[in-house]
Amino acid sequence: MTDIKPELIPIQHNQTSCSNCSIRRLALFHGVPEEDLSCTQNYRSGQYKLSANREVFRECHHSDFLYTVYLGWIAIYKTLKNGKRQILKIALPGDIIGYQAHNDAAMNYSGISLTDTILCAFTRHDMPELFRKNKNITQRLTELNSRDMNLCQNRLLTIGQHSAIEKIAHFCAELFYRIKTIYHEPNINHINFPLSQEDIGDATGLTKIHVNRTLRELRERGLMEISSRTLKVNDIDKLCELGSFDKSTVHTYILY
Amino acid sequence: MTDIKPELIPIQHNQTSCSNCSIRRLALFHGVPEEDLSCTQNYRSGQYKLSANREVFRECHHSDFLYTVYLGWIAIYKTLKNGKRQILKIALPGDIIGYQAHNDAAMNYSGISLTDTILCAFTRHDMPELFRKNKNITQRLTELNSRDMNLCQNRLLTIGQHSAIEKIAHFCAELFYRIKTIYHEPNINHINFPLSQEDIGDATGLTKIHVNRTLRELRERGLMEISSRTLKVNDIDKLCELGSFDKSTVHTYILY
DNA sequence: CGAGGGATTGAGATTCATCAATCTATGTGG
DNA sequence: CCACATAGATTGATGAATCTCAATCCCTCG
Repeated sequence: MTDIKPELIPIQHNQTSCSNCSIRRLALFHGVPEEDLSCTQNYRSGQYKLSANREVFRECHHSDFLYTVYLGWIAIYKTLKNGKRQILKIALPGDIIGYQAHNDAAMNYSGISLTDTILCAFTRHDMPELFRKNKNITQRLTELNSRDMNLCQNRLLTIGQHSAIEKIAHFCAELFYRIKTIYHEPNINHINFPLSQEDIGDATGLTKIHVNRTLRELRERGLMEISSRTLKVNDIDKLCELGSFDKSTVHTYILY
Repeated sequence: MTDIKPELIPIQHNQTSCSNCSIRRLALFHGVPEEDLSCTQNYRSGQYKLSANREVFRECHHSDFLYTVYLGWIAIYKTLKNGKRQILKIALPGDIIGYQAHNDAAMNYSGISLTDTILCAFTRHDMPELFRKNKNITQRLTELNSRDMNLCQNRLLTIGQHSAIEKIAHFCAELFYRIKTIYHEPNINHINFPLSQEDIGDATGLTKIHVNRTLRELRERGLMEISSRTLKVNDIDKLCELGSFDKSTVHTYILY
């Protein structure tokens, strides 16, 4: 098994700088004072473009980098011997992917781009030094990890205890709110939605056939519909109710 | 809704000190040099006894403390409006429970003792200062959180993609290895197992009736059996195989 | 215009939940 | 020490939710 060389295309010109970064509010450096950001910049090994459906890292393999998602959607997942796949997390702009406490350990999960993507890469090896030097960044990382834990636990609750339609309602409501928050569009009722029905199934623990039937049910009930890579929400209140998605606590685990 | 006052009984005499702690190897202070431990001790607000089936903290309520489990089993869970419950994690000696990045936030989950328990309490309010003062402890906390994330993701994979018998095999194999590791008994084939069949169902997303039938199946296949609060493993290899539990990576996520 | 991946629908099989009843172990009060 | 109460374990019967297999359709892209 050779290490993975993801097909990352370095951006040579027009790289954004950390201090001008448009998603700074979301990312690792939220709350980090201006004067610390030049420091940050030094640790960034560059920005990379990645087209859709490309591997970022693979379970059981080593990855030299961790990334901040600057643009695009990334799926983080685990695979079983029988080929079944569980999507653990959908990473969106501002999210950190690939962080693990032990630098020398192989990855615990795989990552794949769902859309064209821009990633900011940080050398894993340099992280301990960065964290030692900058408490604000360390604190921020802790908060992001805590947010991820919360999302993971909520998904566990959903997958363990809900019916198919409730699982899908929860999953879509969460993404709907995350995207709206990231792009400051609180009033819009549709978002770009690049997941296939099979992807939704891998995230919710259902087969794509059953996802299809359940999406029809959601459409017929007038709650939401997905077509041509767009999620349109027709009744957000009923959708959240059905999926036990508590809008009032969004801020506690959608950390932007 | 009033804040919960868990029925914690302070241990007045014979409190263990952090520097003599028999589970130091497991707990928050693993790798923390001797001279830092007096510092630690100052932040501990005391040891508490708790009998079985008592609430430690409750979802949506505030908790002034976080705890290290010194002795006993604690279930961390979330509840739905319809009464269904998902156990997120079984905390064992050495585990930290109740840590959340935001000090002022309400708890995201509930905790209940499954056995008689001894907890070491730390005042949540003091944590930022402790972390500021001691990098080793901060690092250790990060590792424990990372381990918990890994366990949670593995459970997500299991619950999302496995059949009932595979889920239970995985769940029991994990606990079996964790207990054996904690108590340094690599060769023993049975452990104390205080969970009811309903608890197992709440952890794996199954009804207690189906758990019962599945346990019978596991017994009849000669893999494992549970009786009178004891889990006896008869064929650990087949059990791990069935539950897709990878013994070889135990050290990466059973962090003791 | 053809190829291919995703979406859709149908039919039948399987897994698991639900309802209901009995059984067993454990602990408690008299 | 016994009678009773109670929680957990066990079994059966039935039905619902979801999966599997198979076929067709539709959109997009080259």
